[in-house]
Amino acid sequence: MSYKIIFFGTSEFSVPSLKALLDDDRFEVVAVITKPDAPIGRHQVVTPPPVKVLAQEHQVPVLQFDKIKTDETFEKLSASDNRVDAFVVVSYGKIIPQRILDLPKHGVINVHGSLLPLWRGASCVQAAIAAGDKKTGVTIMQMDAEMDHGNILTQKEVLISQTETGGELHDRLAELGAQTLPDVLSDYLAGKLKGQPQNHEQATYCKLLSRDDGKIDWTKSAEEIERLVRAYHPWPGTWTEWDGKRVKIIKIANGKYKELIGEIGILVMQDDRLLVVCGDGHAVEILELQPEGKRVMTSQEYIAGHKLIS
RNA sequence: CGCGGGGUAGAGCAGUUGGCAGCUCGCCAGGCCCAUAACCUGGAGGCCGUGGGUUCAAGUCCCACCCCCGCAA
Repeated sequence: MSYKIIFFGTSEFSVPSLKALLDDDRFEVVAVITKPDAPIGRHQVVTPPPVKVLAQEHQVPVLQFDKIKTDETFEKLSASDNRVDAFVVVSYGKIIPQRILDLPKHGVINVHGSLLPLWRGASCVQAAIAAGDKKTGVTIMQMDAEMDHGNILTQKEVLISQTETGGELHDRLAELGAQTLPDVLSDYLAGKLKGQPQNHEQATYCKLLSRDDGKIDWTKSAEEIERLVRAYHPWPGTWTEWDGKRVKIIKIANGKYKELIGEIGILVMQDDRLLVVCGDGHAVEILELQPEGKRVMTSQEYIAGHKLIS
């Protein structure tokens, strides 16, 4: 007898968790709820969320709701053939109302990419790196109506390396969550595991990121800027403007910040290297960048083509 | 057809009003040096994205198409 589960998820972060449940005999995923297909990319091609693709490969029914707060959505989810043991929510992308959270017999379980109560919100992975945290992790919790606020079932920690990007950490945490989820969910549904309340006073929050958030504020310290570039790679990316053109900053040398006199935020070519003076009087060295309309290139490549001009 | 930038040597770029295709780096050879990624000399390497058109002459002007990228989502 396997537990019946409905899975809510949308982004890449949720894919490993869904896969883990699909591949585990203890669970039967009876439906997958995901956001509607959306126009994406340069040519606005309507594309299904990655979770939908995986679900369809496993012949699992997929439901996509424009709005989850409507009566219609509620009725579909409360239909008799959708009576399940639990909902599992991983990076779904929408706030789920209380009356839907109340539907499953044993509530709603969530996988979150931080050590709650730290970094509640949508950009927990980037936030941990940008803040210079030494460690982070995943939390598996009982969802309630407030964002990332519910009782904790278990947490797994990982160390953040000095060179780790947001993308790399994202993938590691997605896998860690997926590895942890099945056993925790099974124990919870069997009544062997109780949730523990979070220490709400220690909560920190992070917002949903957009590309504008990746604009570099060169008045910050060199160290903060290096962390931000690393945290925001590849999403939402970091950028600045030189000579009226947008330039993405892909990679900055870690841990080598020399004092340098010069105008803050202006590109300096020195000894075949690209330096930018930051707000604390130290310079970051840019290793990889991408001018508007061009491919990603190394600083050496950039210098080769711009030496004479400047 | 959502808006915009771009395709020229292995890489990054320049190429004026159409008139022999260049620069920086890299590569190869030689030289200098105790030595070198430094310096000097020489060299190789190009269907100028593809196809048409205008012209005595097209990287350059016109048309179509392909590909890459920034914004946007």
